Amino acid sequence: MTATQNAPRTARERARAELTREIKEGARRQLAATGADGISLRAVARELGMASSALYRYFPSRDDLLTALIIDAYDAIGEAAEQAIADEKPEESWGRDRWLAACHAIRRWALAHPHEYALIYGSPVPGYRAAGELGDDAGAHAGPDADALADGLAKQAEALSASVASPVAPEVLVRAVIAWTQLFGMISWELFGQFVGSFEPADALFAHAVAQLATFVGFPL
Amino acid sequence: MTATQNAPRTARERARAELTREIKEGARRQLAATGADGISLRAVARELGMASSALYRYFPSRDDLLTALIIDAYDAIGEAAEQAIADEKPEESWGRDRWLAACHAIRRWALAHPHEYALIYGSPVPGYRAAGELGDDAGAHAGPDADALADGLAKQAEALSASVASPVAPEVLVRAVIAWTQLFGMISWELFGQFVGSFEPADALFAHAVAQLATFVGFPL
DNA sequence: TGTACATCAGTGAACGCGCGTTCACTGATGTAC
DNA sequence: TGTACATCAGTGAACGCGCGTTCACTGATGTAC
Repeated sequence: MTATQNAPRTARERARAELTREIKEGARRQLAATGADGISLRAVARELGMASSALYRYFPSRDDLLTALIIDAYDAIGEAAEQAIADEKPEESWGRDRWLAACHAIRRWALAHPHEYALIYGSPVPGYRAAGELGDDAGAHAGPDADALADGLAKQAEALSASVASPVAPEVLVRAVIAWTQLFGMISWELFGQFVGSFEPADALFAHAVAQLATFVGFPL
Repeated sequence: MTATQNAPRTARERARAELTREIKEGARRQLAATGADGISLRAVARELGMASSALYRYFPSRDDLLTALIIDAYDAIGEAAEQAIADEKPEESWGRDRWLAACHAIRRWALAHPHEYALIYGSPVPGYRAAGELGDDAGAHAGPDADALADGLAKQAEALSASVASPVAPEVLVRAVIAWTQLFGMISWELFGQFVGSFEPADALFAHAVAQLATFVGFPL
């Protein structure tokens, strides 16, 4: 498992790495053109000018190709966010700046790769598990102290906090999770066309909202 | 176009209304089982025990059937929200209560009909229009006054406000839109499986978040 | 109330299509000696 | 460096499948007189 072993050495290995990449690119173009369900091995093969059966030398089935695309998308969006954070020089920036930079980087990636974004944050493929009975709605119209955590919520937050590298206070964690969902919610909303006719382009609205979220999470102005 | 003309009168009309309903129900079951792309006229016909060609007497094509499902879903989620608001007696409830009731009703409907929710708020069918060049990110790291609206945003809000029945202040409108996107973002997040392993069931987190949103929108405690 | 004709619902066979996957094969690349 | 054999990449034909949609048809329901 040394680095030299991972790097392609022979012509064969080089060609294989190259073609694997090209197949995924072709599949990504298919994804953009016709959606996840439209990705077909035969069409990808056609685009690459090879027999459809040849793809089976690279991916054992259509599903494996799709899985590879999903993994790549996760990697790419994560890298975009990390890069944006890294670009904010630690000595000169605050947490708030890094938060904002990451939010905008994520949105930028999503807008640049809408179909890959949909692949990971859009509606999932069938097989949804109904998560049992809906659970009662108790606590829904919770009392006036809006920032105090309900019992169940506090327990969940503590459990999650304990399982994380550097534990944080449950209140902070809950706020972070809320911000996270709302960040992706807003991006999805924009991407999937719900803003059409009102706030479009949504750049300004997005900037405004993430600034609010930054304050909400606890980054001072 | 009188009411009597709309109601089915003859046996034929009655049967037609009935079967139209059954076809849509069959399609909805298909939707739940295999996703939007899995809906096939043939399978629906099979389930109903009739020839696939018979469906063409009711829907001119597969797409029209899908469209009918989408319209029904919009109607249903809207009705759920309206019903919840109506159930809060005006004399005894504040705007905040009605807001919370509507949020929870929408979530409840979404959890009860996940695939129909995905149909309207999930990733759209291909044909995404890239909305031109991404627009610059100016205003992203906007100045410290987080609640003041940037120029462009204020203009959009004013335009939208003017086009609405009872105009509201731009600041309020922007907050409402943000709350709206974050509400649906959170529901989608939960539904599409992103909470698995952390905050699940998400009842408490949801209740907490919408309470925060209520305050954010401007409903006093 | 009864008859003649028009409208409509449902049938079943057929069309052409694109798909995922398998298989026996040929030829090129890599490896051991 | 050269040869013999093993491994791998890519081919093209074939399989069975389910799909959307069309069409000529039969029989039932509705309507005008």
